Amino acid sequence: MVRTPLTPEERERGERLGQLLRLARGPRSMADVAAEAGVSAETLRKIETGRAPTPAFFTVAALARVLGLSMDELLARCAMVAA
Amino acid sequence: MVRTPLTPEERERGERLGQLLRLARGPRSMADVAAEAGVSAETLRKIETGRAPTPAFFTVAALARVLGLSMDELLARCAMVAA
DNA sequence: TACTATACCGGTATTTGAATGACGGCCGGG
DNA sequence: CCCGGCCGTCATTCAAATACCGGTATAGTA
Repeated sequence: MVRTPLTPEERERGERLGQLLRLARGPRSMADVAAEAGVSAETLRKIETGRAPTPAFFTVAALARVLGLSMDELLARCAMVAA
Repeated sequence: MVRTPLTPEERERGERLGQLLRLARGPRSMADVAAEAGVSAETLRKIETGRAPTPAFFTVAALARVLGLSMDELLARCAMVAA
């Protein structure tokens, strides 16, 4: 085994992360937030919809910064089940 | 351009992140910390040496948890220059 | 009703990198 | 001398990030 495919748990965890980001975005548009965070709108959409379940550390950091979220709190909320 | 190659700034940022993790690990062995975090020793070494400059969010989270580091503080320390 | 614009979604395709494993080498302590 | 720990390199597989397409839903305008 070289690069273990993502487990269902990891995908669920990614979905929760996406939902948290979506919630924090509120009424703002994807394009707006994505541009401010320095990522493409497509990437943000993939993360929010859970199609990119394990985004890069600094990608999440940039989004958290724009959305005014704490990394620790974000992690705690989406890892509560996964541990 | 589809997947912009990592910029030198991003690589430097990754190196700082690695140095911080290395520092926090202290006298503990790589294999020990890696096992506890649920990643391979090779992966931990790559991150510490900066050869994996943009690790996954949950990978960093697992290491931070084992090393007793705050995600926000970790981010602040390695992003001070890159902004 | 029809036209237009915005915002989001699903799928597809592409490139680059993360994550892992394996082998060999180097160094310091038992 | 050997063993633990770390490093470098090579090879492999899967996913992140990006872009483009068409589709849907909603709101505004005429």
